[in-house]
Amino acid sequence: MRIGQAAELVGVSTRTIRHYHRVGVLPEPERDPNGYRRYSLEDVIRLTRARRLTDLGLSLDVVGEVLAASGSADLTEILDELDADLDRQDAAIARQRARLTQLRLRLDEQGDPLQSSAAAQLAELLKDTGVVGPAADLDVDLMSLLPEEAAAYIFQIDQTRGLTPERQSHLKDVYRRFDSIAGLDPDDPLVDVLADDIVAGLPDELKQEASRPLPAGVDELWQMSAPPLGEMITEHLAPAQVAVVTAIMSRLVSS
Amino acid sequence: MRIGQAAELVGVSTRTIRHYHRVGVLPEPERDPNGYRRYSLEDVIRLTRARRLTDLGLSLDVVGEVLAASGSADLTEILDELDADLDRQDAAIARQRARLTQLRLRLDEQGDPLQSSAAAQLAELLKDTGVVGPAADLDVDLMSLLPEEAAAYIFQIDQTRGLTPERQSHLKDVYRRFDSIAGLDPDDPLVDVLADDIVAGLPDELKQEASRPLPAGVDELWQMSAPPLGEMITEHLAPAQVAVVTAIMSRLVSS
DNA sequence: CTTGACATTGACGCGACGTCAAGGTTTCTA
DNA sequence: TAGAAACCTTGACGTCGCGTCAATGTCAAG
Repeated sequence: MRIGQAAELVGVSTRTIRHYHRVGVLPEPERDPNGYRRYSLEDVIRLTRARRLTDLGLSLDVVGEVLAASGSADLTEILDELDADLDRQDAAIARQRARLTQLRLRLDEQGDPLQSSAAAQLAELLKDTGVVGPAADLDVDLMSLLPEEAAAYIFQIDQTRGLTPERQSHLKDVYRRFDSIAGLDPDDPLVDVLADDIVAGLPDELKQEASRPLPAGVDELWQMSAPPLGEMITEHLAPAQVAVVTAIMSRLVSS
Repeated sequence: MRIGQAAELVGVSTRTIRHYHRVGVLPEPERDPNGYRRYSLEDVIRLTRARRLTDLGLSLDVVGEVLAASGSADLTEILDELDADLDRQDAAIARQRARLTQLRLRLDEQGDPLQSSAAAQLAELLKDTGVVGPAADLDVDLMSLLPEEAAAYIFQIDQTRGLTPERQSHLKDVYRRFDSIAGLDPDDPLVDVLADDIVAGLPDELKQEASRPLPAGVDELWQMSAPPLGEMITEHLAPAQVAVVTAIMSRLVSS
């Protein structure tokens, strides 16, 4: 029997059989005078057994060991491992399904399903509040960069303390003014005026929030992402706008 | 922002980001004068979106297309495909579980779980009938080589027509005689005698079965596996035994 | 000035084979 | 009996999503 016949009989490719020979899963059979491999009944039986094992999902290394030992003692362990593997795969598929359904939900509810939900919610909230413009867009972009957990935490604060309906007119005002000072000089007196107005307009709870420590998990994420994000933010802001932000930060810290 | 910071922020390795650049999933960002990649807010957002897609199990090719098109039109299709994929994986896992449980059963019931069940059943049936010896072993080996479906079909015939309890003494006799003529000359008169006795001992139903066409699926398998198997069988038999087999075949065909 | 933490490109590795490529052998057919 | 078709041989590269050196350059801090 030659390799092609053995392959067809067992239902594998000739390449597969030769591969098994090279990696040592199966011994090389004897050769005909012309160099062709000649497969005996025992060879084909070995091949069949090897296939049964690979079909179970065993790696070729393991198949080689099992065929060599041929002791069914450790086979029970292997079966247990395979079962555990299947459990893990099931769990992975379930998680995957959950993400898919969530993505479908986002696809229906928000325009861009690749945004994080916190970012999408913030975008909607800002639009509902009537706040539009580059600064608002930047806020959304930043929110979409934060890991889900941190974004959710921050959005929850935004929602309950910052972007409330009764502050609508004030918010629209300061966002608009922030956008409009882009062309000014960083030393312009309007910078300090705007910073004062923004800080004055913050609810007391939010000011306290700023001086309070962050929750443990969020804090680590913040420590990590704050410096590079800060750099990138200043790239997207005009010098006067950067001055406003730093002025606000210093006022909040010193208060 | 440099590559390490972007990587840490998004939660991937720098190697991953560079890989995305090389395969074109993400565009190469601008470089600092020293050659370092400089990542802007938009770059990091693109990276975040790419990760969300790869986390869904999309290949990098697909991720590249989706990010390039960014049209959510075809995203629905992709989600459907992913769902279908998950279904297929679920089905595969279920099949795998079935095979595993069956293997466990075999491990408990029969000694060698890597044999096909038809071969194991045949081995048991032969042993129960009291038939032992090289010829019986060869029969089991051959059965274990056939694909499951063909083996099951043939074993069912064996069981109902050939290896029945009332024929026990006859079976033990002919198997023993078959083994014993191994040393004889192929022209020995005992060859014809044994062939006659075997054919005479076959139940009528089995003789008719031999001249009847095989079921469609089994027939194809047989057409394919018969010639090489025949070769291998003759290798395992003495010339006199081969003569017996061919004599039997010719008698069955001519009858 | 050294040390250490970053960056760069390039190349190999993994797992189980698929897929040529370039040649020799056997088998079928005209 | 020739030639084509179908087999066989070894060898090497491709797949997929990166991990992991390797050799070298850049930059901030002690």
